[in-house]
Amino acid sequence: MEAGDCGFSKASNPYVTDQELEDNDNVSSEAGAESPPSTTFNDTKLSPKKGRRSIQKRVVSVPIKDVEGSRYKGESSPPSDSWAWRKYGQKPIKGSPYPRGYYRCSSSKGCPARKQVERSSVDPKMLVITYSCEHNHPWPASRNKSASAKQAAAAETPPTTKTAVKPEPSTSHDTERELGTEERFADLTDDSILTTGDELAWFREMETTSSTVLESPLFMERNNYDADVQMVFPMKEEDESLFADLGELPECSFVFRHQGNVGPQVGIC
DNA sequence: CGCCTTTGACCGGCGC
DNA sequence: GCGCCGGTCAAAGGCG
Repeated sequence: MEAGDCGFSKASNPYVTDQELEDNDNVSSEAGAESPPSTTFNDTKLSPKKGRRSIQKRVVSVPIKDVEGSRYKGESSPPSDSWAWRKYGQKPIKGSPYPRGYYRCSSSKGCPARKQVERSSVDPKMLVITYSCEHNHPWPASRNKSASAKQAAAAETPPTTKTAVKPEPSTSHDTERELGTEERFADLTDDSILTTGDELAWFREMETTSSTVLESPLFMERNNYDADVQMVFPMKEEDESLFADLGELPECSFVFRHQGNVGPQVGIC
């Protein structure tokens, strides 16, 4: 499996947006739809400068209350997800009163997945998590062990009921739709890959713990931001049942409601 | 003992 | 060319 396979296809879970840091970064999202072939994560040492050409990043905004109680009290604490993350750096970011933490996936050796966690300077109640690359390793059977498990447990939060789902522009993601959901899952039939329960805890958490709408600089900057926001729907019960039918998805799966009259769409990166 | 966080140093890209 | 800045490295120490 190449890391590039799991690049951030146009994910759109409640708090997620994608940013493709490409040279044509400022073009419409449609243009980015065919970027995966050029998404090359250079082994474990992902040079941010070099990778910049084709790296896709997933930006997730999480209400900070979701992570209260974690041992990372007060700071830009990573919300619980189902991987083990090891912090390898922290830097103050110019223009932001809050430091940015740098984490890399420690669930398996050589996993290029990284994430950056910082508190939003716009809304200090939000954590902005930027995932770089993706988990390209099989799902460890017991990766919840160790400190991250404790972290995950500590970050458990009572669910609420609303979920905001931002659909992608209807023409954006042909590459994902080319592969049907089943085809995508077909690649994941291995028990080590298919997830069970807790694997998606973070994802479900994000779906259920808040009604906060996706907040991302990407969206903030976009001229059609208002239009995007209008497409953010609170999750209704019927929708939740539809999503429930999707079962456990790998973390890198994404769910979005197709624009218009179609039900939720699922993709797996 | 293994894995984690912390933190200062270092590196490379970018703008002036 | 230089300085700034973001991202990473690596040593040190802590914790279970």
